[in-house]
Amino acid sequence: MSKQKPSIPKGTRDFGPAEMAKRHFILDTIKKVYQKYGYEPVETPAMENLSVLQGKYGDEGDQLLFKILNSGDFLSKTQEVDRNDSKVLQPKISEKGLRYDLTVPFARFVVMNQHKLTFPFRRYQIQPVWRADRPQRGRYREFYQCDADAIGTNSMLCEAEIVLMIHEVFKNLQAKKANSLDYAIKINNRKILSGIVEVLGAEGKETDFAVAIDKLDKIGEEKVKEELSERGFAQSAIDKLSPLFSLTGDNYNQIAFLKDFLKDSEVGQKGITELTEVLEILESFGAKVPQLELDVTLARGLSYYTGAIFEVKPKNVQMGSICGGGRYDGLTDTFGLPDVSGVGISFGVDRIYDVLEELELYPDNAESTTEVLMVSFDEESWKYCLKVLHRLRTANVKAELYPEPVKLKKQMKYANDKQIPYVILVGSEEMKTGDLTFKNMKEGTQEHLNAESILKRFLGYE
RNA sequence: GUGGAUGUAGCUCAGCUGGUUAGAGUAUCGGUUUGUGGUACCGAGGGUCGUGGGUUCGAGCCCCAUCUUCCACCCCA
Repeated sequence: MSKQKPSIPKGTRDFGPAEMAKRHFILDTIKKVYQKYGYEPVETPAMENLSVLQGKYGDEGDQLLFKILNSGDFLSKTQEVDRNDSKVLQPKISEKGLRYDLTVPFARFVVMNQHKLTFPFRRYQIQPVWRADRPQRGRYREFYQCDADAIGTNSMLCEAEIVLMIHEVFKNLQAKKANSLDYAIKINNRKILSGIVEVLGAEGKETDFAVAIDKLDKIGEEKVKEELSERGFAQSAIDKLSPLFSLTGDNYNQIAFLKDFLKDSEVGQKGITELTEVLEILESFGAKVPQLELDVTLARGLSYYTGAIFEVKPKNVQMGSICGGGRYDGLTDTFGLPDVSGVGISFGVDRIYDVLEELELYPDNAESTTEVLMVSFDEESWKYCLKVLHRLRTANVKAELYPEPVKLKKQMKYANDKQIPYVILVGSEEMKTGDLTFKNMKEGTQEHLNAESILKRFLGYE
């Protein structure tokens, strides 16, 4: 048998214990907040039928779906002519795909389980998703999303609570550290964007408008205008748009301007009403969220959003959005359940990981697990350790015994490398007197205590 | 999917216009120290130079292909 060099697919990664400790810290932080706001956990399969996934994310999204080849002799079900055109061949040889996000599978879940669920239904879901994208910084082919969605209510309370949850998650992620993540919670509303397009007299070109305007902070006003022109917007319409580029002032000032700008658009006014309501509810909460910014140029690519849209953008780290979401009205309708509106957000764990890494925002203890290592000198003391070890564990102390009584140096180095804070040494002396050598690795100090006293140390009685 | 860069020891990187046996730091292992880790000193092991072809008397270096990672575009968490 020939040896092969092992490898993993492009854009995927392994996570060792050090990475997992940090990932769990992020996951736990998000999970706690979701639970506090009444969201319940749900999981769905890694793969979905392609009919569920296709057509929900726009053309770009469809191209990025990972498709699964049918099992067995899949070619036997095709005709010779099919094989000349991959578009014809693909649906005949592939019926399943890996999920692209958690929102669409959730909509499918809601429709299939509608009679078991109590609406409005709030669920959170933390699972990997896959995209056949070209990997680069902050972009992977397999990554985790942490979604929370509320479905079956039109209330703007959900939008307001989403803002509060985002705020709380990022506050908790950087507790007690000197550095800090500077970020903006950008909010906008698809209805406002539709209203703008309507006022410009370019109905039907919402998507073109969204794609172009979304690039404002990246390529600047002039380039956006060029792109709009290329996408078929009249010069008069583009001129009309100009004041929007220089919108300043706080959220309420911008709303006042939009109210006037969109005075002839019914859908635009609806968007403003929704947005205003979100801000008012936040005020009634008595919550201060200084990171919240109205941004009329925020558009987002996913095609299913119909109302509020959110995006969290780090300001002092170079990274794309680390959290995004919005309200969608028609998603369950595509699966046969009309008139059910949902709204949700998704945290991108892998990008948040990279951001926290760069800013060194992890708590110091995020890596250590074992609290105490037992070290023995020979067979006899090794056996003696077992009893003490068992007592420590019974008292819920995270403890381990070096599995063989090898050279002390080796055992001590193990404790040091794993950053285990305490070591208990047991040799003939200790067994004779019952006073074990208890060493503090950080201070380098040690004292002689019996097992009972050591236990009390860990339980905090002494 | 389009364009550009990259790949040498586990890791970070040297390696001249192609020339003998490919180097360093760090990590690992052993020793100085047979009841004590983190510092210091000494020593050892570890590379078919991403992979496959080609040019050449001779390739880590030149050419082609392919893969990985990274950067930009597209889009996105």
